[in-house]
Amino acid sequence: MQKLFNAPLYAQIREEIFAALRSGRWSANDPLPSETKLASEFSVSQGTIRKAIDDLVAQNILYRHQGRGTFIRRHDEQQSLFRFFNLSRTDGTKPVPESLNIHCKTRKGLKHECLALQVPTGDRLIEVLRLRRLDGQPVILETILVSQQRFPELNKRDLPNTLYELYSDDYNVHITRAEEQIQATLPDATVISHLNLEPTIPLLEIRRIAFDLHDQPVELRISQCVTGSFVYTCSLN
Amino acid sequence: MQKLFNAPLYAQIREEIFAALRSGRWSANDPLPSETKLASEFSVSQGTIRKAIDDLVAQNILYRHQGRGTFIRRHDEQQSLFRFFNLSRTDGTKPVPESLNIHCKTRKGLKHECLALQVPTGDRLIEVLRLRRLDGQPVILETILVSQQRFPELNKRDLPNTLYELYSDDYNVHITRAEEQIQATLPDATVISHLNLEPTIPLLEIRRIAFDLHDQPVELRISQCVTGSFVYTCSLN
DNA sequence: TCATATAATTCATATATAAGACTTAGATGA
DNA sequence: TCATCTAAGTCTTATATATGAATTATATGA
Repeated sequence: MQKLFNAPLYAQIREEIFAALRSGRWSANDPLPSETKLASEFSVSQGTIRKAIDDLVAQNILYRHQGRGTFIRRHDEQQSLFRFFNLSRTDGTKPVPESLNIHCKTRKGLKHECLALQVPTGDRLIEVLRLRRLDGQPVILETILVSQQRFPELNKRDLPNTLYELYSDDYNVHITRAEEQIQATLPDATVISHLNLEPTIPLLEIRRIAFDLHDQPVELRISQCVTGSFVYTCSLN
Repeated sequence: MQKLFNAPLYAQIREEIFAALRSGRWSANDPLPSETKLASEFSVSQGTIRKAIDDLVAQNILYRHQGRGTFIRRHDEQQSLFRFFNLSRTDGTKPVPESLNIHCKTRKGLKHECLALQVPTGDRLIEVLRLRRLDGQPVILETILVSQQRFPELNKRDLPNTLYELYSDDYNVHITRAEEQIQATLPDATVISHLNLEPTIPLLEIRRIAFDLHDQPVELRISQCVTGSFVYTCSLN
């Protein structure tokens, strides 16, 4: 393989592999071709393939298992419950969140919602409202918004606790990263009734936008959280 | 270099380099010995040294500059203001935080404070109270707590905007990472007066513990933030 | 059924070469 | 004489490849 432009070889290969990944060339269940196979396909050495894959592993898009192969990172039940869930007990341990769906309907998106999802203003969205319990206590009221066009019939399905697994399995939409914005708010009437709160209790409002393999915003999720026994945790490096 | 136990060579080298780093063997201003020099010192190949350093770079403990060398990551004015600062404008851009010191005194630590800092209960702490402005508005009231024993005379100094730089330059304490816990609260009298608030405005309370090279907790910092024009942001991968 | 061999994978290490960045000697000119 | 530019040399990290080891799953046979 010749070196083009000024980008190092491994970076070019990384982009080619990533592009192949996005195009759905390999199933999310089977391993990728082995490093040696990819090496001969791209006509570079195994070490170069390895370095390319290193980057994708660092981005959490792939993971490796010595002796078995390299796989696409999926949101499966076990890890998905924790990977994108930053609420923990005050001692740092993480509770297992449970979900209770309250409703699931379609409606026209508001301006700021459509902007966040990068769909035309006024497009129809699917709204899921659900209550989440931690250690048995109702702690979070969660509003989930996705494009109806992108997730047809989602509102007619049985929604599992881990939605990202459903997106991946049934819609071929793979969530790779998310951005969260956090504010302090006071609860509105809906939150007060579902979480059974005093109106003066301050809440954490988490606004999350989740992105897919193409780095397109796919889901807007607004969570209202009571933070008595639980705290939002974040590591800085 | 012989391989001991089952740990790969590069991992052993990484730990040795890290230990040397902690012991203060190299100045924080000069580059480390070159990869080839380290290679001959440890009797391994340059590639193995490189892989060891890769890990330390990934941990943000070192950084590299092609052609110049490998350096210890310091908290200098430019980056330090942003690196450990997660508040941004709602559009995602980051304001430059300013600081106004309100007081700096010593007192006996409370139980939870000493626990967080891993010092004996009742040890004397230095408390810095300061107001931080973003875009000219008073937004954060910050209480900073460190061990007096660890930072002698800190209360008699002129405190800069970026404390971590001071810790590093004057006390040889290098902050490498931090953990933040976030809750929603209502302001107490002190906060109300300094931030000029209505008592019913909910606040973000950020409790940060900062760790040094030895992974010892060094500083406890509790920030009370108004989140009207600003939000706490966090990326999930 | 269990141990063992075998074939597949990724992982670890060493070597060689490329590319970037400072240093310094020397030329140039005012 | 002094300041300034230039280019070569030598330092640095970055990239690419080759070889063998470690790990895992599977097939094989007693």
